[in-house]
Amino acid sequence: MVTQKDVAKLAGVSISTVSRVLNGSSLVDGETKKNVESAIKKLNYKPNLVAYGLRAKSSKLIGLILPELVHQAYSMIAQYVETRASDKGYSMILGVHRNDPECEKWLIDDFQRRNVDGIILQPVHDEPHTSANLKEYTRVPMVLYGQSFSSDQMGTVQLDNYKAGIMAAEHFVKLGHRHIACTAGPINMEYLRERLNGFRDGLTKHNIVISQQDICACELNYQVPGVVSGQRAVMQFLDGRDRKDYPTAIWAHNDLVAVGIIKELHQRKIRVPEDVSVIGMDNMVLTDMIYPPLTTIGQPLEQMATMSVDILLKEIELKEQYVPENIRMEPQLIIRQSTGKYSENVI
Amino acid sequence: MVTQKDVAKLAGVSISTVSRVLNGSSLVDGETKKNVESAIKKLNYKPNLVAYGLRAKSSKLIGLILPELVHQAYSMIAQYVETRASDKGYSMILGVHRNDPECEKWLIDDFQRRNVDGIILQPVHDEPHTSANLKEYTRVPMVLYGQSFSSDQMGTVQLDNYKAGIMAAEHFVKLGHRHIACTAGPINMEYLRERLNGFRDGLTKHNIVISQQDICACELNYQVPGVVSGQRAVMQFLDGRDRKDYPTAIWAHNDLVAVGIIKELHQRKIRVPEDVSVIGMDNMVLTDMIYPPLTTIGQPLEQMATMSVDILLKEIELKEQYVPENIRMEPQLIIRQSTGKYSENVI
DNA sequence: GTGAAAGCGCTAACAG
DNA sequence: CTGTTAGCGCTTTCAC
Repeated sequence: MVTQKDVAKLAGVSISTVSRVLNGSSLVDGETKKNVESAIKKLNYKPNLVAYGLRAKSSKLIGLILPELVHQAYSMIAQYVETRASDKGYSMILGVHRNDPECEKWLIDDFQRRNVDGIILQPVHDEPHTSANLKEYTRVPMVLYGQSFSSDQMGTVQLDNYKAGIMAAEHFVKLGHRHIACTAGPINMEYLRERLNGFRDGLTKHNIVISQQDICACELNYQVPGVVSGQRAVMQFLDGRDRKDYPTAIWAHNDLVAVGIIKELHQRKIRVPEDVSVIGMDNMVLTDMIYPPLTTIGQPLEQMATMSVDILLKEIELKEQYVPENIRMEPQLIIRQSTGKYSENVI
Repeated sequence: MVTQKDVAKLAGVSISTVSRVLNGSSLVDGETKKNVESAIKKLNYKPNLVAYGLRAKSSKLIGLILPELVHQAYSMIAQYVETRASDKGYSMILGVHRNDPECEKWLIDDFQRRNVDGIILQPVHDEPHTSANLKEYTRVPMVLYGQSFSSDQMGTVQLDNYKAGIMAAEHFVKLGHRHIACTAGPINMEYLRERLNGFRDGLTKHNIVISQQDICACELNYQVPGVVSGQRAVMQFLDGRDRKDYPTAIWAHNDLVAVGIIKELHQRKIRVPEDVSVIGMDNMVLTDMIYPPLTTIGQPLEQMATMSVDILLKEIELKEQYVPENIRMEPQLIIRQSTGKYSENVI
């Protein structure tokens, strides 16, 4: 490894001078500056970031902690965050907590011990730990991503999940549907509750009530794939009912579940969208590949990721002065072919 | 930040003693040890890894560099590497080079300046840079992932792509197909050439030759989605031919392309697998969600990722003594419903 | 303008 | 067994 020392020796100056030209410090003689620079080039010297960080109390490193990477929504975030961070001169250290609070804590800890300048965290969602809770063992700037709570202690970036529910509801209503069902996912997740609330409220506004039996609180653990949850949901909605009592529209709380729903409906010779309309959630690339292409609600992932980085950097820069922002991004309805007009005589 | 100094003061010992109990150094008096430990607990002291790394010349950090994260094969790798590294006491810094050689170089550099203990790299594939080439600006242990070249300078882990080609060919032959086509992807990528060679050889063994017109060298840039490439391939194979001259079996060089092929075939009222059999490549989760579920060839991603980490750690440990291993993993044929027996009278 | 010296938090050699 | 000292590579006073 070539160090400042080597450069200094070659240039015939002191170490601190080298440091000065490196940091573009004022007042270095033009001649010495040139000397040093040519020595740097000749030796191909690159400042060591660890030593820099130890001294300067800034590592130019941010940490990203995600539940996992398999779902596309997560891996996209990871990529977008890396890209943005990189653009801003930061590197990214990545951790995956697999929804295990212990692991999450461990990662936060590890990152701090590595002197990260800040952390972007999508918290485990089983435990509804508050931001205050988190703040307890976090002493670096932090941005909370994708969870449905606001905080006056740190920045947060999330989707407007309530709005997503409204959008799904309105789309169904506009198409003339009256008997509408949905999957809710695990109700202990705040953001899923919000979506459900939005959905419900959106329907209520048009005097449609959604019965308890038409809400499938499918579990979401990593053992049960989303597709299977979708198939199960269809069982709940259809089994033991007369055909005329089938819902004609179903909103799934994510695209994988929607795919499962469509799959199961097909198997039962129920057509999508002629007999039943389906809306998904997330706008994964696969939604455009299945038959029929899925109407779904997209999250502006790139913006959200970019925003998270920007907020974090602001937080890093402003320190105590930073006034926490709680950003909620607009979801977007993407209409494809899994939704259609309600027609009475079909079912 | 609480440091060793604080612990030392509270425990009434010297800094080095604290360091000793931390590192489980031999010969520390039982009593002092207990003192120090309780002080550590009381202050909730956590050793700073940056300072440790600067001194000990080991950061317990590895770097992972991937082309991108959007394709599932990549994000899975990232997750598996993180998990394995974490299990082994390492953290992971992640970079994405988007197939830009400049960016790749920059990342390697940045990681080294951060004193990573080693790097796992999936190189950009446009430029056929050799491992020697890479070695030039890399002075930490490195494992090459997923590229089809061996190296006597560093470890490599890759799929046996030739074998994958053989497998696809044999499956088609076994089903009775004679007129067989495939997509080859960009031919400047060695691993894709290998797949094609395997495919060709597998067919040749059964006296089947694949004509140039039945090989679609679709481009793979990030502008053209795989699905579109697949649709284009179908055009090449079918347009301007008599129906009886259609190939009855197509191997796609990845699942997305396969999906595009199936989509286009459906649009032309050609049935899969009754009229045309399709095999994909990669075994992405979506393969089980489309209709018909896709027969494909899977890579043992978890094993490959785990192996990469293990090799890298071995390389880190053994240093100069490490004898580079070039691992080739077996692909696996996953038979679903997009392939069927050839029957003459169908088309 | 530039060098010498101190120190970031930690480990390791050397004395005692 | 334990404290003192030096030093990892860098920045930053403080003198000159």
